Amino acid sequence: MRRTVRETMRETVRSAIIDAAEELIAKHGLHDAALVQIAKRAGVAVGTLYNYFTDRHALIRGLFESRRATLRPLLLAAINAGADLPFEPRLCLFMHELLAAYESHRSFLKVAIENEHVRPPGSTTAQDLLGGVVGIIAAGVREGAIAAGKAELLPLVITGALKAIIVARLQAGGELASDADALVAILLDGVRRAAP
Amino acid sequence: MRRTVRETMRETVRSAIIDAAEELIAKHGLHDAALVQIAKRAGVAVGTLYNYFTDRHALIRGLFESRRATLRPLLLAAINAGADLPFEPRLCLFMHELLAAYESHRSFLKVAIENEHVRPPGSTTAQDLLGGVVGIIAAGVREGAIAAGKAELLPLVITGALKAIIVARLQAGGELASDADALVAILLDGVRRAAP
Amino acid sequence: MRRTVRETMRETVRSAIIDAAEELIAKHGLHDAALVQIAKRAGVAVGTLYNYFTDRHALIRGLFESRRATLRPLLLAAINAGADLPFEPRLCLFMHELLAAYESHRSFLKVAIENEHVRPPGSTTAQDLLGGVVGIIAAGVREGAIAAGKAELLPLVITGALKAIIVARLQAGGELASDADALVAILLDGVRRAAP
Amino acid sequence: MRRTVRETMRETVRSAIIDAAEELIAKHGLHDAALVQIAKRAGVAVGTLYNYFTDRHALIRGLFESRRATLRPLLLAAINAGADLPFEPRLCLFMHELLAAYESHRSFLKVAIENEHVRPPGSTTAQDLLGGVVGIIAAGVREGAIAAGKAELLPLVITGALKAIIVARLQAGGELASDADALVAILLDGVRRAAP
DNA sequence: TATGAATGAGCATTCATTCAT
DNA sequence: GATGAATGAATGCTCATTCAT
Repeated sequence: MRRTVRETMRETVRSAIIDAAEELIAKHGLHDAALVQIAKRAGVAVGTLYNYFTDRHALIRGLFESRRATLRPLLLAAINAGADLPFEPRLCLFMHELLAAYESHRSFLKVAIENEHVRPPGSTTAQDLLGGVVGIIAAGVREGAIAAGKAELLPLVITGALKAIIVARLQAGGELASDADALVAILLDGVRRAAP
Repeated sequence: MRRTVRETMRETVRSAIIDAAEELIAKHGLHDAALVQIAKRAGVAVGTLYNYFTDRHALIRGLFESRRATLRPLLLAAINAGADLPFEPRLCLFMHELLAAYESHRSFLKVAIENEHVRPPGSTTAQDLLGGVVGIIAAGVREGAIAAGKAELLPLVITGALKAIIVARLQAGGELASDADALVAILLDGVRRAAP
Repeated sequence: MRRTVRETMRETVRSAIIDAAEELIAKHGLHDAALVQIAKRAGVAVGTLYNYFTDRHALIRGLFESRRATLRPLLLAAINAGADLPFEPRLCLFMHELLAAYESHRSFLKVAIENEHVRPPGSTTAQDLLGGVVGIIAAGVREGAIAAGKAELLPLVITGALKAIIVARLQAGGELASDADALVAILLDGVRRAAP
Repeated sequence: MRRTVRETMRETVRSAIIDAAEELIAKHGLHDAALVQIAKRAGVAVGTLYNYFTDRHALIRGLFESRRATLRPLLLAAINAGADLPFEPRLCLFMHELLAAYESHRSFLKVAIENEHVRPPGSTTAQDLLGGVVGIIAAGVREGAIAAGKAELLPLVITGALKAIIVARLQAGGELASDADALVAILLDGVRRAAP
């Protein structure tokens, strides 16, 4: 069990480093978060960073992978939550669960959204989200709940709108999920006032 | 008039610098576009940059302000284009005109979107867009075209969706405006299949 | 006797460390042989090195002293081997014995020659060699076998030539002693073709 | 001519940097000569080094190439000096001229000899020397001045002895050329006392 | 004693900024 | 005004050394 103790400590330090990186990147930006600062905030020396990550790039990757490892299961849970529901309530449930899950990762959301374009494609949280949305919409299509020709653009619209809402909430404060229902309403029925 | 000639030349150089900056930032990212490279691409020496901008930050600001000065009138034109039309055709026209205007600024769009968070709020192209959309929606509300309670979130949804669509087109190629109609359709009527 | 067992083990580990150091310094150079690597190759942890040597410098010193302790007796043996022979056969025998002894320390020879200048004077293998050569030549002088005025420079010439030959053999392969006879022939009789 | 002035200054600075590097490497060793120190000694800032050399390695290379460019012509001159003389006086003249030329590069000799093994083969001062000696000996062989079978080892013996003599003089002081005649005497006639 | 993670001084390198020409 | 070499603070990274376990 000695082995386990050491590993636990290693995991603790690794975690502290990643948290510090997230915090400083959120505050100063990806490039302006210096390793010395990250180390200091994590309560370790610079050299220690290199006992956990081979270089700066690996540390950043570590941060993103760590958060992704946390968020993906939550995303999957949100997707599956209403798997047996019809499209409308399922989409609604999905958004609530998703944003609730995101709620406790505000700092990372900032980092992830601000640096989307820097990250290599294929393994990002944003793409996980897109994939999830695509799946739910596909189900909606199979179910016949979605109007013809609108399914294609929908994923982009949903994720784009979500990102905009998240960014707005991140800046202005307030729960991420506040606007979930309104968003779903717009998406499903549009904004056109029903003819009287 | 000698003065004017000189000023014209100044403006030409200034423009070359800004173009070079845009190009290199689009290619390498905001931070990795070094001033020496920008100068070289602009056909001047590094020192010359400092005759046009007080420092790096001012040059970046110059780039954004210059493009904003170009894009704002186009945005306003897009807004006013259908000022006397009812909401639906107006929104549709607006998007087409907007995306047509953006079409010739792909490089800057990339720069602007990737660095949204770096810019101080209050004077960005993104906020100009948001403001324009808000205006059009307000008109729609006054007109009674928009369902109650949906107007508030709509601007965020529209701009978010637009950004997502633009990014996708920037990467994948194709005209920015391709999806304008589909987007409007979703926004106005939603994706729900009409009951038979 | 427990004490002796423990000391034996200590000596074994010390030896392993020194061997590892020699190996890695020979391969990567004095500076680029990192202590972590040496420890790993020796099969111990870094910290353990410091139980055997006070610091890096002491470890290096240990390596050189250890090899010197091995080589000096062999050198002395080579010197004494022909102590009762006349100068010429003695010199010849000396070189053969010397190079035969060196043969099994190629790795160390590389290290020693490449780092001659780093070592403090007075206790190096190179100086042991020089001393031995000086002694043999002194005997040759006493014996009247050496032409007047040539004895002074001779040690430098012999050791210099030996080093050059050793380096060449180290690189190209082949037995170190291959050229011993030819060297002696040159040294004793010169290269001038005898007048017909 | 403005161009020439600037180039002259560039050359001056480049030279100062190389001199400083030589000096500090001679004093502290190749690895322990830090770029900051070299810059300080050269009277420039660290960054300036990078206006002249792409990196540390290039600076070192620059040092060796610069000195080689100076020494090679001198070596060739020494080789050709007695090109029409018979072997013996030619060898003697060669050594005197060579060591006279080396005399004003003591610092570099130290650097070159101490770091012979670090340098890539094919373009070193040491190899220039070896090549020159090989040429002279080949001439001696053609001339019939050298005893059969001794020509092969001779270059190694000569350069080895020269290096040893140079190192000794570098440490002890005194003219490098002091021992030239004695060395030639040994090489040509050997040290054996002529039979009475 | 052995271990190996933690430490931090030291180094090479970059780049925005300055200024003599 | 234009030039581009000089500047030096700041950064990422290495590695000998220490020390809690």
